[in-house]
Amino acid sequence: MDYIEKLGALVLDHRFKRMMNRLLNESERIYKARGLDFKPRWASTTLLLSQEGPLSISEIASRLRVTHPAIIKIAADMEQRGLVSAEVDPIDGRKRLLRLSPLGKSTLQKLQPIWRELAAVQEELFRTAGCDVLLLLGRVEEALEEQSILQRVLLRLEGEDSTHGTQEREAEYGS
Amino acid sequence: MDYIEKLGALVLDHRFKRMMNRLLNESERIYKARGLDFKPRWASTTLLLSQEGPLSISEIASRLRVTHPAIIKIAADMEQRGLVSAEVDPIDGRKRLLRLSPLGKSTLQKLQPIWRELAAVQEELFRTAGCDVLLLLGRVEEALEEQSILQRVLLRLEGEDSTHGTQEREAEYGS
DNA sequence: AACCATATTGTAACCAGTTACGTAAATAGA
DNA sequence: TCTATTTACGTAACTGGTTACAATATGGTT
Repeated sequence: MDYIEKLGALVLDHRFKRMMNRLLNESERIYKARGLDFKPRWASTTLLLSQEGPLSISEIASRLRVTHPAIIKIAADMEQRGLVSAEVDPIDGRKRLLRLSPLGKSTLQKLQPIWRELAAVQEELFRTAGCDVLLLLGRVEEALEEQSILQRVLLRLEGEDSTHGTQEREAEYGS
Repeated sequence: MDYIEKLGALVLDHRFKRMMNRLLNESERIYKARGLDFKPRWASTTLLLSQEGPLSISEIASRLRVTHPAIIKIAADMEQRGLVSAEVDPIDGRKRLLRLSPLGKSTLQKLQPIWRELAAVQEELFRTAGCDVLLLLGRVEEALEEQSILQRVLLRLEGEDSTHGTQEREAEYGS
């Protein structure tokens, strides 16, 4: 039935997306079950602000490796719910410094025990399934900085073309 | 504290998303480098159609575990480029049967060797980084069918509340 | 001081998915 | 047969991101 599983590595992106959606979805339900009006997508910004004081939009964006419009949207949503407040940086008038509001801080207090268990559950899930997934992802990202998938695949394809590329030669460079 | 550890697993969704984007992005560049006008997101539909003959929109959607509007969009894009053709099912007038066109089939021929190497590269990447990622994801999904993250986390939180939930008790059920 | 390059924020347009809803065809039941 | 329910498709509105571009503030050079 689940054709994606049969397709294997070709649709790894699909598998990652599915897992990501599951994690986001379940987190949202956990917050709801605990009576919190909080979105999983605010979690990293919230943690970052709680740990590193007031930060500007673009600082948050670069720390979380997303683009700044994404943070502008998250900040707007959190401001609208009163979780963060913003003020223009008195030193650099271009920056808007974001910080957790009192409501944001008290929400964080309620989130802490949830996050602790959530992290523990996820780690345990992946560890009992085979390995430390954070370590795995980190290593793969590291390997890809050395050489991209693009390079790896093209290299292999070129080797293939020159060694025994008879029947596919003309088709592969079509267009 | 275990702040770092929390941030680690808490942003797993984020890590998966990043990896997914990387895979999609690199695939697209590989197709381009090989002179193909093909999107990574069409891959699973193309494979499915090539292996299981003409299929309706909703059959494809359920096999690939996405919603049918997503397939409608993919089908429209592929039709527009002449990769698939569609006709109303003569038996059931509600269905539109999709099939690979001759152009779609010849494109598939050009894709096959690329996909072979792409899958090999990805498998190797993850294997040398630690483990068989498909197996890992499969096992985690399996485990989650037994018991969701939601259930696991709530269970742990309840245990916590009743055993030593002193300082957090009133905060956690706020709202 | 004036000016140019750069950095920061914001906005618009787009993309790839979702949910929600409407409509037409098929099917089941009276 | 006629009606009610279900199924398949399509569309609209929304979400959560992206890239591209505009506007403004800063800072370095001359």
